[in-house]
Amino acid sequence: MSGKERLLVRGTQGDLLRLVATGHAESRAQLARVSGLAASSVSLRVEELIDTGLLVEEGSGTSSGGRRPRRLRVSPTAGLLAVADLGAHHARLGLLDLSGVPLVVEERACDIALGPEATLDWMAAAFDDLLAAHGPPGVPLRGVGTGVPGPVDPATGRVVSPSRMPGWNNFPVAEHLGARYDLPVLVENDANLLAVGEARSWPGLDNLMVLKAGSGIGCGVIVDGRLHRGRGAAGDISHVRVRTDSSVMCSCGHPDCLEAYASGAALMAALSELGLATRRPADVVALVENGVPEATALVRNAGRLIGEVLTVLVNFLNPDAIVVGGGLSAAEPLISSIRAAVYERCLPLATRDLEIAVTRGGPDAALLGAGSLLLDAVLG
Amino acid sequence: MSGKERLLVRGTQGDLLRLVATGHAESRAQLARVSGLAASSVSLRVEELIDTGLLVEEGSGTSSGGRRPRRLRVSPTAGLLAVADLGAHHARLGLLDLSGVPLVVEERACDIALGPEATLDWMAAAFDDLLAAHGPPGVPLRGVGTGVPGPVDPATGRVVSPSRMPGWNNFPVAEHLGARYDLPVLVENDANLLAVGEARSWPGLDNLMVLKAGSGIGCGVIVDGRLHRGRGAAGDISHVRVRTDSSVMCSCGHPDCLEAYASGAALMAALSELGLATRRPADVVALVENGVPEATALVRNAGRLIGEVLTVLVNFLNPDAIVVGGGLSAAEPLISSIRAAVYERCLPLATRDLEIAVTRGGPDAALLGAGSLLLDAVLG
DNA sequence: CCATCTTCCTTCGAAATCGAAGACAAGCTG
DNA sequence: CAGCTTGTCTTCGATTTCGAAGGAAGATGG
Repeated sequence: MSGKERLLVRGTQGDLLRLVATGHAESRAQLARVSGLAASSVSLRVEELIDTGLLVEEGSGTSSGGRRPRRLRVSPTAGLLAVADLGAHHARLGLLDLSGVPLVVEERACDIALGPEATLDWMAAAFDDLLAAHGPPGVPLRGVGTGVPGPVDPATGRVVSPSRMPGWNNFPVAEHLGARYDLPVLVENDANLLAVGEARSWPGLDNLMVLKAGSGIGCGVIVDGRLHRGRGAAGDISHVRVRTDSSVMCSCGHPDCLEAYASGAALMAALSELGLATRRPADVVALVENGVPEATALVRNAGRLIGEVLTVLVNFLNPDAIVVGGGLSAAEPLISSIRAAVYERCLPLATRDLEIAVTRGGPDAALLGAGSLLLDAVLG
Repeated sequence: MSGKERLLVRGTQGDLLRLVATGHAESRAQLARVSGLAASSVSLRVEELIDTGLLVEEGSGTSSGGRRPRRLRVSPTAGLLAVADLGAHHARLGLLDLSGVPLVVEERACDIALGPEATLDWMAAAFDDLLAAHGPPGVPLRGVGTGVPGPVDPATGRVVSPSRMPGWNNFPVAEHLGARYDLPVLVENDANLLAVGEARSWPGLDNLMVLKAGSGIGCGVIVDGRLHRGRGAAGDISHVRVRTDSSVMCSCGHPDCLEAYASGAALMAALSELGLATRRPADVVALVENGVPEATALVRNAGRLIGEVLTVLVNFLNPDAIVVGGGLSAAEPLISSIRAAVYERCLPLATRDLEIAVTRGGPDAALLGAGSLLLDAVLG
């Protein structure tokens, strides 16, 4: 209940616990391989972690030709993480255990335009609800994290120059949450969280571009297995100038940004001009699935424009895969036209082993990503 | 003389030696800070390295408020590295000691179009010359490295699909050199070497884009302080489609690639159509400096096109700096129009702390980069 | 000139890590 | 089902690293 205790796991123990918690290893042998430590050292520390009650042995895994490994798991009673992914009109909220596995996930309507204080209060209340209803008694809260649909300065945890979060500019979200919870706190861009969450579903691929095509267009970048933040703004592709016949002004003050043509918001606006009412990106997908030709044409054009932008980035970054998520990703024509554009125009060398696919991580991927990043702050 | 001995420095000793060799540390205290090891452990290992003769103490550094550090240096007699940077018509070749400091550097004319065998034989002969003339007797060769103006598969050390290296496609350069030298061998793209070399001149900046504007247009990417290779093709920007009125076919089979408008080769072709003869990018720079308006206009246009491509990458990667090198970088209008395009069109968040500057590393930067990468292979 | 501070480096016992050897527990194969 | 292979995990002595304490050498400031 308390929520004031800090976990005390230092050094090697912390490293090992983190590896189990983040799903990078689930047996002693695997821990040894992944951590680079000697098997004997791993056994020693794991023993201690089990004695402390932070780790538990849970049955045995599948053999790969020899003795079966004894599967390790972070103890369900070791603690909880409260995570959220705030969108413009909806938020997903959940409780995770310290291995990043969700206990509950809920989607609730909200309005981010009410401003940071109101929204964060609302979020805290929602967390309280979840904890009261689903939090096992006696299991302490260990960390709080949230994704927001705008850029976040990683050093300060402030939202900076968000285009779709009125009233939030420069608001110190991390500080505000820290004051309320006195726990490790995570604030991160929503596409970045999605990227981290997705990365878990693509083992072996160390360089990923994860596109979030929803009302806006975001992108999270995984380089060498880790989230690339740059100075905080990395991953933006929505304000790239695209090649079109017409000319439209974007909210950022420049003409012909990708966002102005290919974002869910832009598609919905275009559809409404054609007399087709939609309220969220999923409605656009529904129109496409129902074979409404105007919707399909618009989505296909959006895919082509996105693909042309990705072309530049694929040549440059040479990633292993492009993963497309977000509300619009369910529209088949979007993916196929992105694929067509990228494969047509990129260097063969860059597309040789390039995979372009839709999300594998499921609807909670961003929450799992938040859990993964938050664990780094909580353990160690 | 021999050239057959392998260095034997394992584990921690190797790590420390590498840190000194690459210039990341030059005293015991600094080693401790940089390596994360305890000061006592560092002292112990350094003592051993000095006993082995690989490291030497050399005077004392400048005090920063307390006792002066005893400066450490890799022993000049510990070994030599032979490095080259092959261009289309010229090559720079040099000998470095194991701290990456050049003993000699020479520029010689060559012709890469003669094919891999002939060129690599020529290079080996040049190395022999340098060793005979400047190699201290008894100091063994420890590694050989070269940059090439085309993509290199990092796994195999083969040149793949080079556009300006006729006859080299799929040639196993690393293997060929390895057979001749029986030493650690490095083969890397020229722009990547330049990037690594430049990175040493920009301490504190961990994310760099280093543009090489010569006959071709290359780019090396430093992410998180390390060279980003992707699957081997990372850093290509020359085959990005640019926004122009006219339409020109590129050698890659697509229309309107950046290379077809903004590379040194393209500029020289355009100038020759105007009756202005140039043989190398430096000649273009000379025309600009002499105030030939056609040349200036062409260079300025090239800068604008390059800048527009960089716009996308800056928003996406959010680097600390863009460093411009290569033969054309001496042309002032190139830099200023790149700057103008990037600052005009990028997100304020991305350009806030972005530096756009010309090379600091000097003409040997690529050779120093080769040395730096080669050291990783030689030590440890 | 002398006390005091800072930084650099070493000394030495405590603690962590390693690695080789072997016990243990499967799957596979004839 | 015996023997082989593969992979997991533990035991134990040797090695490496740590960290606290202190000495060494210079900066600073009366």
